[in-house]
Amino acid sequence: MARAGLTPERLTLAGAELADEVGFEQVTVSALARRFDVKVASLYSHLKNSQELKTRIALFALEELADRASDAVAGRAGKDALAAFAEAYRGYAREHPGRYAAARLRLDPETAAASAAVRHSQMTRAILRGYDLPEPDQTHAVRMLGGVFHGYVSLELAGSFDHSAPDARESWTWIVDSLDALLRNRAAPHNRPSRKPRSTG
Amino acid sequence: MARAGLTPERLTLAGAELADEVGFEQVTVSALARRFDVKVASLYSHLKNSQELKTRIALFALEELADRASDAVAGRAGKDALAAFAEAYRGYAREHPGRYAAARLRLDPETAAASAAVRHSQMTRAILRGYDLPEPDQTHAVRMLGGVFHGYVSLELAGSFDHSAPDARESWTWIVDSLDALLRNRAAPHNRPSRKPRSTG
DNA sequence: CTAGTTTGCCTAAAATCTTTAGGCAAATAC
DNA sequence: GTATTTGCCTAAAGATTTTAGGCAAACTAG
Repeated sequence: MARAGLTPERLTLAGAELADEVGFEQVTVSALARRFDVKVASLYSHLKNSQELKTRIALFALEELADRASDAVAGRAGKDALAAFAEAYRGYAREHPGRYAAARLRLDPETAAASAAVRHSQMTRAILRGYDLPEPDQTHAVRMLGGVFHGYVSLELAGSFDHSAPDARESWTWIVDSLDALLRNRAAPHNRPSRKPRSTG
Repeated sequence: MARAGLTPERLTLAGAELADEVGFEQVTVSALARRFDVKVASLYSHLKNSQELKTRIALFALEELADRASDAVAGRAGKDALAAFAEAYRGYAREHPGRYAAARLRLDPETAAASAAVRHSQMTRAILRGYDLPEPDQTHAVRMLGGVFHGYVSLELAGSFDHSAPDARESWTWIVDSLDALLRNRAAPHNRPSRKPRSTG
């Protein structure tokens, strides 16, 4: 009987494709075995368990998304970079909803620390460099951007904005514009102190 | 043999409690049956299937969260209202992570339309009234707020901000402040037009 | 208070998924 | 060409979901 040529990598990629087709939740070891036309138990030579499959898909998606965002941001700064980054994010989620969902899987701290997740926050920080925020604020901004991008995209994917005007892309543009303005404001508090007016100089 | 007194309502509440204890993903009909010390099949007299259980928990959580947000916002306006709303959201997610996760379950359109989800967007719109945004912008803002709140809270719950300064609550305050400023800017473009300087009057 | 009806939880069983153990044959290595 | 390793297999057990049918407890009459 000819061998199927299974490897962890091929299984991961096929799992990612399956996720895009049927949803990340529906990715099971059984479904993957059917896709390769082998018996389920065979996959356990290549994967420790079902959790490892999901984790591998998540890591793969994080990497792919980071590559894409990295390409998008290359050579840009300020609002241009922000918009490109945001667009890479949204585009990936729309093209690969299953992989995007996978990228949101909760990883245990060590795995996360060794994953492309760190590239994501590094990129966010790089973009913020163009806005010249003082340090506690920069971290707040990293978290806010992570939150908005993830949150908005996830609401859009859930179909929350279907069947209602204006369409999701217009809102996305408006939000990116607004965030840019917000960050510029935070950077240069020349005449509108929005926090405690203490320690001004 | 004494009866357990199962009802859809009691099952839903117990399911919500279970979700907070072990995570919404881990809420199964079997686990719930064990909790009531009855056989699994017994639950199927009260629930159509596993999906219905999850949907009921989701609807319950949406309602509970809407009540809480509604109380928090009552009698407030402008930034006060925004901050109270945000705090209600974040507090609920922290106290009831399982229920919060349930509230994020994707509902089919009809179910969603008949759920407390509509109260959520109504409240958001009510808060935005204090900022006096023109119409396409108001919808964009509703979506942005939904996105930020959901996204940030979900990152915080995932533990993304653990073990790093500043703590999550500081960032939350900063974000709410920033959003308030952003919305005020969008409302009154008196001398800083951040969009196309066309159709100014 | 007893007879009839409804209701609630039960046993039984099938389908699917996860996971482990052990076997045989194909690929690889002298 | 034999020996070893590797890859996919069969078999089997445990868990979850869901359906079908049964028996007894709880209402509803007279």
